[in-house]
Amino acid sequence: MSKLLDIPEVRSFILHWGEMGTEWGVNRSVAQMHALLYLSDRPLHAEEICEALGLARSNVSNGLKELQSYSIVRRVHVEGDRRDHFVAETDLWEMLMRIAAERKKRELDPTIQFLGELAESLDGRDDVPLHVRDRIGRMHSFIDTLTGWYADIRGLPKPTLVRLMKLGRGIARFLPGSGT
Amino acid sequence: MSKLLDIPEVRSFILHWGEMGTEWGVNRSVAQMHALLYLSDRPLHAEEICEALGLARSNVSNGLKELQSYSIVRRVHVEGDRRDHFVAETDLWEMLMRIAAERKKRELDPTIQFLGELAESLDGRDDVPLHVRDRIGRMHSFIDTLTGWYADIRGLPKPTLVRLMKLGRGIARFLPGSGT
DNA sequence: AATTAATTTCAGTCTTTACAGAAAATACAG
DNA sequence: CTGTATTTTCTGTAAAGACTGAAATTAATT
Repeated sequence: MSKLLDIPEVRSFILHWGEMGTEWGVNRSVAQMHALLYLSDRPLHAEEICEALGLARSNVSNGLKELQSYSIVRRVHVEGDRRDHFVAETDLWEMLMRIAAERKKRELDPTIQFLGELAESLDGRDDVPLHVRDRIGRMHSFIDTLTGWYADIRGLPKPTLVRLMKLGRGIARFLPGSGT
Repeated sequence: MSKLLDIPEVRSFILHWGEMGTEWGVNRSVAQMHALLYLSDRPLHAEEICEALGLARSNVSNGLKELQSYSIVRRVHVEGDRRDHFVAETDLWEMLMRIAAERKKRELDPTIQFLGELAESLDGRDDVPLHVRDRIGRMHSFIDTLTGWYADIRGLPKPTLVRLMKLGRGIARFLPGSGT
């Protein structure tokens, strides 16, 4: 019985987070569950989430599965309670990286694979206009480069990433031959 | 009457792009229209798009409006034809930047605004648990930092951006005090 | 200005997705 | 091993979103 939900700002945050979710292809309820767990300082069990958000038990079960599949929520055991409890990742940088990693895996990697095969099968095909082959090829290597960059950058220690972010375009100063 | 659609790989690309769209919160038809225009080397008018994709005229009209609102498709005039014609941006880097800019404007900026007000109204409120104030505050500054970084980086000339991407984590070598 | 072409708006239909509640399965305790 | 607590799966319903076709509007041509 978290009294979290008694705070209007908390309700408001959860509502807004839900809307955010829908705009990025995430189920509203799932996003709300995430918001609730993010603001909770203790593990919650499914029933609590149902109550708090007014959702059916089954819905919460599926939502939690989804959140866990992104590795931004994990199951924890609470002493003396049979029920599963759940906590959210509270390090936001970590959270973003995990979501990015999962979406890359689910959506981008298959697309790269697909475009790669397409580009290959079009290679040297003179019955297909050059500009078509070119554009599909460029789309392929573009996405490939982007995700490659992400996979690479992801390995850096967090403080380094933060420093890089703060630097912003200032980083360009270090590029050889760039006066900007 | 583009014979583009006679090429199975082109159809395939369009279909796949449509699915991609749905996974990122973009209407399937809209994404398909975009794919079609991306592969076309000449401006297409709405009717052609209807035929090619088997969509209603009204649907295409709205889809084109949407694509234009992202600035990744633009209207062009074709000599001796009353109808509007449309072309897609083919520079993929540019395309990505424009989509990012628009989504930032539509979804992120309002959220930052919202979180800022929330954080402010929570400031110094001892009836609200410290961890709640802290987490909402951190969410606010996190998104704010991210979008700030984007706005900053966006101003760099494209070749510089490309060079930075290619460098990947190698960029960290330039950070003072980082041995990685 | 009248006619025709082209585009957009709107109202209803269809499709997809989200959700609830019941039933089934699983895990645990005695 | 039996009964109970807990979670998951499944099926039907409700809500949301996408799409069509018709009507209305706007723009262009004569």
